[in-house]
Amino acid sequence: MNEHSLSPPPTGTRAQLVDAAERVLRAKGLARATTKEIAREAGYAEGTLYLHFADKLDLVRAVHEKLLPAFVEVVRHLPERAGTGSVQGNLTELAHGALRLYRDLTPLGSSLFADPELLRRFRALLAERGGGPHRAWEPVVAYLEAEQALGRVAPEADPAAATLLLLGACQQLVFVELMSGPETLPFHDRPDPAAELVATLLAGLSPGPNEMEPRP
Amino acid sequence: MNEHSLSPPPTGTRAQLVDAAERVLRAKGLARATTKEIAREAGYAEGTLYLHFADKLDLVRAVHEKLLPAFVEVVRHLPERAGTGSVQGNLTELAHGALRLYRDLTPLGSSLFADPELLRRFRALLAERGGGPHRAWEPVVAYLEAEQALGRVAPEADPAAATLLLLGACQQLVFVELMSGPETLPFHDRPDPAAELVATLLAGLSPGPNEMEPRP
Amino acid sequence: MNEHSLSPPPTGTRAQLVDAAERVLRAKGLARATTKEIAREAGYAEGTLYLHFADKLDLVRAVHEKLLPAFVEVVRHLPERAGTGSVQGNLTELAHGALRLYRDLTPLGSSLFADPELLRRFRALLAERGGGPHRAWEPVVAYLEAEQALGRVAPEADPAAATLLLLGACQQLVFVELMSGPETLPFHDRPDPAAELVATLLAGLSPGPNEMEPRP
Amino acid sequence: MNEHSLSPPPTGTRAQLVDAAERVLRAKGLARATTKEIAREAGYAEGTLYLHFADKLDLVRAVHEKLLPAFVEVVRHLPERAGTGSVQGNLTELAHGALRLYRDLTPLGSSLFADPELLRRFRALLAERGGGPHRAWEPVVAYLEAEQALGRVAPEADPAAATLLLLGACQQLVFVELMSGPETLPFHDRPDPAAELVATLLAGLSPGPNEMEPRP
DNA sequence: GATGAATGAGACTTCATTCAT
DNA sequence: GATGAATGAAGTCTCATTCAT
Repeated sequence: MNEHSLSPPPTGTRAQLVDAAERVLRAKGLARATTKEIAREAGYAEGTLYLHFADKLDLVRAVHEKLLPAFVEVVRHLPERAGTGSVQGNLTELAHGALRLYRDLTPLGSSLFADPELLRRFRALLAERGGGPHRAWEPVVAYLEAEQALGRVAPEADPAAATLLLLGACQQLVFVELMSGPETLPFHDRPDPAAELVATLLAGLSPGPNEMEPRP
Repeated sequence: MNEHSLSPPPTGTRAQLVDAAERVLRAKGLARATTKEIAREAGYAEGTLYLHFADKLDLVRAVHEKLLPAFVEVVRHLPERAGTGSVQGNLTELAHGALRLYRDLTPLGSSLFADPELLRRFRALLAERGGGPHRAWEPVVAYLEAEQALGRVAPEADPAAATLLLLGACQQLVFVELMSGPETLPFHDRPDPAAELVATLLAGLSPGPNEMEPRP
Repeated sequence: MNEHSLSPPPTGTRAQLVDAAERVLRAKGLARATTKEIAREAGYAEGTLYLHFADKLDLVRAVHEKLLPAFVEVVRHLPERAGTGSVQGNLTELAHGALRLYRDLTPLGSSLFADPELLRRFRALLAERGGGPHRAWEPVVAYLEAEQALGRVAPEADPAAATLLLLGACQQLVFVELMSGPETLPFHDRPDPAAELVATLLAGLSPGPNEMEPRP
Repeated sequence: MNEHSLSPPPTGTRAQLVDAAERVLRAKGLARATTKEIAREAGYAEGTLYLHFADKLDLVRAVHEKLLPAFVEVVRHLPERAGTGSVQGNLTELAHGALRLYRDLTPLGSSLFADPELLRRFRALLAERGGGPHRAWEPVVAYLEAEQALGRVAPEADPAAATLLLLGACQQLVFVELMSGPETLPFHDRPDPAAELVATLLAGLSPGPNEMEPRP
């Protein structure tokens, strides 16, 4: 499974079915997405589905498989940006991308928990690919380590912990937004939640020695 | 049937059904939890279920309703602890509680995304209760503000952002752990991820003023 | 079962249940009338129903039993009117009463055909009472025979056939009205269908002797 | 699947299901006809039923739809017979046909009153078809008008009323026969009730002209 | 007599899956 | 490869009926 042949031959049928399944899953939810509707959405007969997938869960798994790369895409070029722009700017941009990503993927991804068998298959897919959501962390960690080497991030900072803090905050913001409604968020009236998260992460909570002194 | 016991005790049929439903939901997942099995698990006939709940989704909603208080319980007494112990200790304890909470609730809570109708009803429940996951943020924010007043947290820090960073990191840690398997975590070999998150949050990423070189 | 004790003792419960059942049957139809709703309508618990009736069909049968007398009531005093007023007036009044009766009873009575077991029990009731819809014919026949004796009805006329013609026309008019809607009736724009039926029945279809040409 | 046979032959699955449903409805009644038994009677799986009908009521409606033409069939060629044979003979033959028709359709048709929703759908069907039981009247009325023109029916007679009298009598005869049992009928010992109805309708009840005084 | 929670058989309906064409 | 009618197991839900209080 190298990078040249990730997608099956140009026989579009399989891909059309996966795309249709994704649309239906987004619209109706896992519990209410039927093979009949997916097939109709794709413009094929219901039986055709079983020429390309072992069963319905296999098709759903294929949808998630298709979405996997999007996860890494957001952070892909981050390490290269070490030393360019400002750390704050780079992380804010990352946070923006993460928010977009989580808004897009949370409904589909969280649905996996509704069906243990589906979750099992998804885990098997991740294992075989050596993938997983944590793969998104690595480039961020690498970026922060590079910035540390450049002196733009404190040498004592823990890049892995910092990554989890930032991405986790983005994910939770979206999770709560989707679950309770956007109007319930403390941040819903702030122009740029991502920027505030980054600012706080950079500054830390501890009162700095300098700051104990009164400012002019 | 006297006037003193109009509302049945919490050990009544309804509560038993909700408890049984929770057990089955945890064991089989929303997609594979059947009314038949829930009734059997509770020791009642299937029809009894419909004496106490409008339909299956109503029962599932009741399970989530029962779990709602647990969310706030974790952070309930946090504000009172401002000024006691150390900020780091208090936040680390919070993080431990949050990790336990998310491990417990993520599978059930995330399942809501599988069924838009269920999610809709759950949102309605939250709206009428004035609740929502964000309610867990408020005591943490209050705690941090109290510590700010005591001078143990930097006055420029944004308590809301800090809360989201810490709780979000905990949630994501659990989410990824449950979705990809614990062995995939960068933190799985560290003795206390919670402590590391708190340490990083307190210190921040920015290099100290002494360490900063003037920019051109 | 003589005429003095047709209705049960003044214990109102049974009668209240029958009345409630009648209301629900009229409102919802036999297929959608539930014991739960009947009991609620009567202001009793569901179990109470089974203290007074063997089962649901027994209750429905009791409703029909209660309605039986109404059938004869319409024609009860007709024989006494022989020789009074005009035959046409008396029959028109009868037809008016029959139309009212059929409008009232057709929905309930016709429902019996939906359940052979219910119909069987209803027939048994009629047999034991020596009753039946045809009992309504007898007073009409008696009236016509009395008028024949008085010379106000042709001596060759068949009173039984005439009765069936008049009452049948009334029943069909209502049946079609209820089944297809009143606006579909050819008679829906006529002021008094009953009068027209009676006029035609009295006059007959045959051309008068003057108009008739001798047949070879 | 060529263009010549887009609509399946009348022996298709749908028609088989409708036929089976009719048989089961006749045998068990609307209240006791189950989808399981209908499917078994038709030789198909229960689920197949829902490929061809929206729900059970839709299937029942289709049964009634199939029976609609029978209603008009009985009277279809009557107008053409004006002037042929005798009026009495033609009407007697009509009455015979009507009796057969009502014996066949009353149990099914009356069942509609058991379920208001079913009745509603049936009315909608009639409305869209421009049909209804009253459509059976029109050819009879046309026939009588033709006979009037030929002088074989009195010019003052009301054809619509006469039609309703005759067909109504036939319907009531059958209705009472089915509801109370044939042995309860006053006519059950007469060789040809239809002939007696027609004779009475033709002659009328009024005493002959000799006995009648001239009207002013 | 009255209650009403509990029952459980069974109804209707859905839907993933198969297979002859 | 594509079809789509047919399948039938399984699901949710209803409701007449019972019985301990």
